[in-house]
Amino acid sequence: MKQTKKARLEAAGWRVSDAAAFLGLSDEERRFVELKLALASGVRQLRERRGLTQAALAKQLRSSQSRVAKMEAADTSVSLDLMMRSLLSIGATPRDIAKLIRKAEAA
Amino acid sequence: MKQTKKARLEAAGWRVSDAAAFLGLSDEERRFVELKLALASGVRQLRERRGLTQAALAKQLRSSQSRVAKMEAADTSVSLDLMMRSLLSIGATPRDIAKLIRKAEAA
DNA sequence: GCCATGTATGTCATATTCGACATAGCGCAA
DNA sequence: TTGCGCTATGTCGAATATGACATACATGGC
Repeated sequence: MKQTKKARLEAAGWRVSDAAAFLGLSDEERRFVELKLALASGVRQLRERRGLTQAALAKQLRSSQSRVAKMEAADTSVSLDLMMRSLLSIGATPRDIAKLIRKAEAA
Repeated sequence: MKQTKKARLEAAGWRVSDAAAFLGLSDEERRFVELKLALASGVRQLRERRGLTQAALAKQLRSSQSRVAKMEAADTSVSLDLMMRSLLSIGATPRDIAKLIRKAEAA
C-alpha cells in the first residue's frame, strides 16, 4: 500500500478518498499538481517582470495580497481559474500560457 | 455605455459588478471566456475520439453526466479545474493542452 | 536598533462550484 | 409508435474557493 505517498499528498493538502481511488487517480493528480506549479511560477515571473507587488496585482484582480501569495505558492486552496485570470490580467497571451503549460511536461 | 454588451454577458451568466469594473475587466473576461471555450471543445473532442460517453467520462472523474455536459457547453458553473482534470483524465498531455490554449488566440 | 515595504500564513463568513438527481430532448432501431 | 442510449438543462444541499483581515516574517535603509 502506498501509505507513505498518500500521507505525503494529504499532508500537502491534497485530498485522497481511498486507496483504490488514490491508485487510480494519482497519475492525473500528479500531472494536475505539476500544471498548477507551472502556472504558479508563471504568475510570479510575469508579475515581477511587470514590476508589480502582490498587493498591486491583487488590486487589479479585486482580490487580496494573501490570495496572490497563496496562488504563487500553488496553495491547494487556490483554483486554476484564479491563476488564469491572474495571468490574463498581467497581460499573458494564450501563447504565453501555452508555453507555461508545456513546462509541466515530464514529471 | 456598453449596456448592450454588459447585458449580453450577464445573460450568458457572467457576473459583472458595475459599469466601471466591466469596462476595466472586459478584456480579460473575454479572453477568459475564449480560453474556457477552447478547453471545453477540447474535452468534447478528446472524449469522442476515445469513444467515451459523457457518463463514462463522468465515472472516471467521479463526477456526473450532467456536469460533463455543462463542462462541454462551457457553462459558467464549471471551473477550469474540472476541465483540466478532465483533459488529464482523458489522457491529454501538457502539450495537447497547450495546443488547445493557443487556439484561444486572437478574439 | 527601528521603520518601511513586501511577502507568507492562518482564520473566517460568504460566494461559488460541486455531485447528484430528475427530467426533457434527440436520433435511431425494432 | 415505443423503447433505448446519449446528451441537455435545471435544481438542490454539501463541499470548496473566495476576499478580507490579522499577524508573522524577511530585507533593506536609516
